[in-house]
Amino acid sequence: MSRRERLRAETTREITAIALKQLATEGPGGLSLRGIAREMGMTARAIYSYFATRDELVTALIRDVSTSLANALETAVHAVPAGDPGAGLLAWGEALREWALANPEGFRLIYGDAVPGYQPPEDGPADQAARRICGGLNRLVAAACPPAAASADSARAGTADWSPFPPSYVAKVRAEVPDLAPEVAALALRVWGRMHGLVGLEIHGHLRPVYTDPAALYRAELRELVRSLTTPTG
Amino acid sequence: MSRRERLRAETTREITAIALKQLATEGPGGLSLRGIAREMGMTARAIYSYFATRDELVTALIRDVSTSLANALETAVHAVPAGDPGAGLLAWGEALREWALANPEGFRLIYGDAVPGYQPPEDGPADQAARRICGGLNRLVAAACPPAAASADSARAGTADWSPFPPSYVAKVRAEVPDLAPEVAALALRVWGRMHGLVGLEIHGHLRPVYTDPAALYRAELRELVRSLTTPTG
DNA sequence: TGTCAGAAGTACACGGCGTTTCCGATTTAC
DNA sequence: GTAAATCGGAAACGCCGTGTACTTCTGACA
Repeated sequence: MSRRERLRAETTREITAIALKQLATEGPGGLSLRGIAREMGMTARAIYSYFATRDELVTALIRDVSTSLANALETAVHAVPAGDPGAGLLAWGEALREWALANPEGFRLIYGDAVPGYQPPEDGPADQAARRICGGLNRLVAAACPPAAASADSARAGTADWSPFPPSYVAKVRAEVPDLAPEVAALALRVWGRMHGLVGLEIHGHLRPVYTDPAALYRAELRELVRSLTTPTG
Repeated sequence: MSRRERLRAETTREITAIALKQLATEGPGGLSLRGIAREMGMTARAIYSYFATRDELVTALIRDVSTSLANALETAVHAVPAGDPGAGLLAWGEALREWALANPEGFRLIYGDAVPGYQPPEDGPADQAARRICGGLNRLVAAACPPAAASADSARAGTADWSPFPPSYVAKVRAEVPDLAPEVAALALRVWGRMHGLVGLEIHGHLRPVYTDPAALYRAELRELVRSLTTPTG
């Protein structure tokens, strides 16, 4: 890597770092190329040497932030004994909320629409990280969920085959978890949604005005979730 | 109401209507006083006779949209026989998703951060509607949930008293549902979160890339939710 | 019916934004 | 040592929300 490339990479990193900081301090929508340039002692034009447009910068930010989330989730799961999938799910869920609370602007960037006019590119920027996240959750749900429970669940839900999944997703998921059953994949999506719900409400400020201890509420929901997954429901 | 007042009210309505339309067509962040004024054939400054600031307009929009959501939910519940709380919950949940799909920009306005620099006033604009929404859900959960189930749930969750609820919320909720138990109120929040999760993921575009039939997924989750509420869990 | 306070609305300005065009300076590569 | 590629600055365009100053019109009251 030549000197020029090194400098370029470093400047790129500095730009994204300042962008994330501005997102965190100024709140969503506080992202501005001019603001970044000002903080770097440059003209706004200079940034266009690194990112062709503001959306491209946002795309890079989303990629970075998603990777950070995926790392946090994997770290949390790995810190738990592998033989206890229920504990793994609990750890995953708690890590999701804790990461979101520690990086609210990141959470909004991925799961809300923090940047006004942004349109993500066709192959989503967070695709690679999203695959890691989904893969990890699929593995956990598959391990935690007795086949009977998933089957009973799928019989009720009518989700016993891969047909509702886009082929690209099926390929990705099966590459990560080869023997995954479609009903478990569908169940994992619902588990994801269940965790996402309370975290999203809390991050967007709709929970604290009505409940002062969101952590307890979330923990209760997680425990109930794991219990319902690991207990055959008949 | 004098002629002047009538004209004023009509212009106010026209402003909010165009604002909502712009939000829907231009996407979040497409809201601009200048754009509204242009469409009305006025100067941007003219709008300041009706809304002192852009945030005030957004506040009015949020109030209108929240009212619309509350209406949709209440209508859906009233269309179901009162004696079947499970069916009421299903209807409520389906109505939530359907309203969100029909008014994605409204959903983002309330539950995401659709408008960049907006800071809601201390007494939230959607407060009145939020009270109706929470009240309705609390009623449904209370009716659907056998006391034993709620108690067992609260024993696990440690939510057997009103202490984690802000006093203002307790007052509002008890005014709507006088004999509500705190464990049911907490459970209702979790139910809310559970519904919100999948809907939020879908509205923000995270579900369709991985599952082509979000309606079925959501229905399965709703059914399982109602089943777990109405079935004592021991 | 005439008058006049106040409301509605315009013209213009300010600073900030993303983005573009043009151009000078610096560094790399042959 | 020179040619090419890259980096970055100055200024401009057309947006945006908002403030000031001024005109026009309306409606209530004498």
